[in-house]
Amino acid sequence: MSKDFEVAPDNYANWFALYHLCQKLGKRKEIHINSTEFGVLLSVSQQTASRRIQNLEELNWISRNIDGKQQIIEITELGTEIMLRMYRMLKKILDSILIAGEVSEGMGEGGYYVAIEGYYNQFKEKLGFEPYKGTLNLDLDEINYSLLREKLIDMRFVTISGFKDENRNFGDVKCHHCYVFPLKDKRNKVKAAILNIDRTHHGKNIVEILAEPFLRDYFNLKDGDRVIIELIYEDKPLS
Amino acid sequence: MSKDFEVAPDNYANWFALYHLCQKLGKRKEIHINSTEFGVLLSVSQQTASRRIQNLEELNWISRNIDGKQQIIEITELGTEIMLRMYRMLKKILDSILIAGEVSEGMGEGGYYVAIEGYYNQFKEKLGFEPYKGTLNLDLDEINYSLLREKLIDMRFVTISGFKDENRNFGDVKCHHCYVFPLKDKRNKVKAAILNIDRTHHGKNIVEILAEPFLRDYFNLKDGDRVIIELIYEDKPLS
DNA sequence: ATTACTAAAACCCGAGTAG
DNA sequence: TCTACTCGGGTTTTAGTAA
Repeated sequence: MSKDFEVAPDNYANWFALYHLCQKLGKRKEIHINSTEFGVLLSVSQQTASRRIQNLEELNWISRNIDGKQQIIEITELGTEIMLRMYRMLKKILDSILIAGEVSEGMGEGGYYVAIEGYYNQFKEKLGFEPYKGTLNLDLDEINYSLLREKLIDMRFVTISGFKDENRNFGDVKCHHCYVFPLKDKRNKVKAAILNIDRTHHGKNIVEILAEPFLRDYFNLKDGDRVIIELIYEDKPLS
Repeated sequence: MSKDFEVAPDNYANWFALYHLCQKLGKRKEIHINSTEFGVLLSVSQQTASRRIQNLEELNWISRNIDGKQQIIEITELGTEIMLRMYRMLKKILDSILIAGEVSEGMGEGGYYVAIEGYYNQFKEKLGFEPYKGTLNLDLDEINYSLLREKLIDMRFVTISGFKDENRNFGDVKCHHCYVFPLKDKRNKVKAAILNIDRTHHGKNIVEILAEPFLRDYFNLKDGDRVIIELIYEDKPLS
């Protein structure tokens, strides 16, 4: 895993050319594309597209067989490695971005559900702490919300099972382990959980946080204060 | 989530400029960098770096405060979205690449362990099938091995617990659910499991596969035949 | 129909330097 | 010091075509 490789300015166009080829590839092993089509794909002329393919071949990022009218392109190991490296770098970048939200009024309807006995006992047991019977509402802007969802895709979650009482059904609740801390005081991290990210309230991107202390008092928060959510990547197995 | 956005040829340099800024950012909210340093980062002159920053500002990918000698740069929502989109695209590309390996001689030492009673009963129970008492060895080239590891990072796994008998200790074994099928016959997928990816044998990238049938016969495989591993992304919670 | 060469046009970079 | 303008030179693109 050498760290010396970087795409240099005179290779930007080639990198994007490779990227577009990979997109076209899908699950197949090789691509049939002529330089005119490739030009359309890249928004450049046929001539430039042709030259790009020559460049990629010289770089050993692709290999090809020109067979009369047909040009069959394969991505080489090196080419795949180039893509993989960029993926890893972007992943690292996105992982390092902190998710921030603003303290929002109200306790969130989640707060009401937490206190219900059928849920509460499970929260205690499965989260490993005895939660305050209410939630902290954090309002995330589009990009923080989008990033949070992206990060949660690959994350393990805890399921609080739904149940029935005489009147109604209570659905499953999904939680994700996290820490929260105020932007102003990064030292003071509190173990917490994000509740049911799926449901959006009031058309805003509200995320409800569950923790042992009453966070508004504990962190001395006012509406609009910024709070950071730090996800916990569990390493535990499936079963 | 508009899908209309694509980085165009006249924006490649700007995209990479943004990428390098994001790398520099880390967990901070803003970057203090002058155009000379930025030039070094991008391997271009101070003048070009300066122009790049102007471009990024016009694109609304960054915002900045020039405060006499100091230039403070923040990535905008749009800028973050640009990065996020590329991340998603690359993720999609890598997900769609099939992992292939060549059938390799021998049964792998894993085959010996599978048959041991302390393990075997767990395999049966936790994998949901009664495995053949031997493994299929697949030899992956560097890039397939690298990709496999990358994909497994975010994946759930099944732990087969270690145990002790009178003579020795048997360690934990990690398995990942997957399907396997021969490259020649994509229709014929068999439920299988990848054993303990961590250990490399003989300096090669050997991956051992566990399945109910004796795969060499079932697929009529010879050494060197190519077999595809398709990972199964479980949606199950942690507990 | 292809790919890809040549040559002119368009574009970009960086040295010099202003503010 | 810094950013960023101008402009000459170099590079890249594309139109026209050859193969």
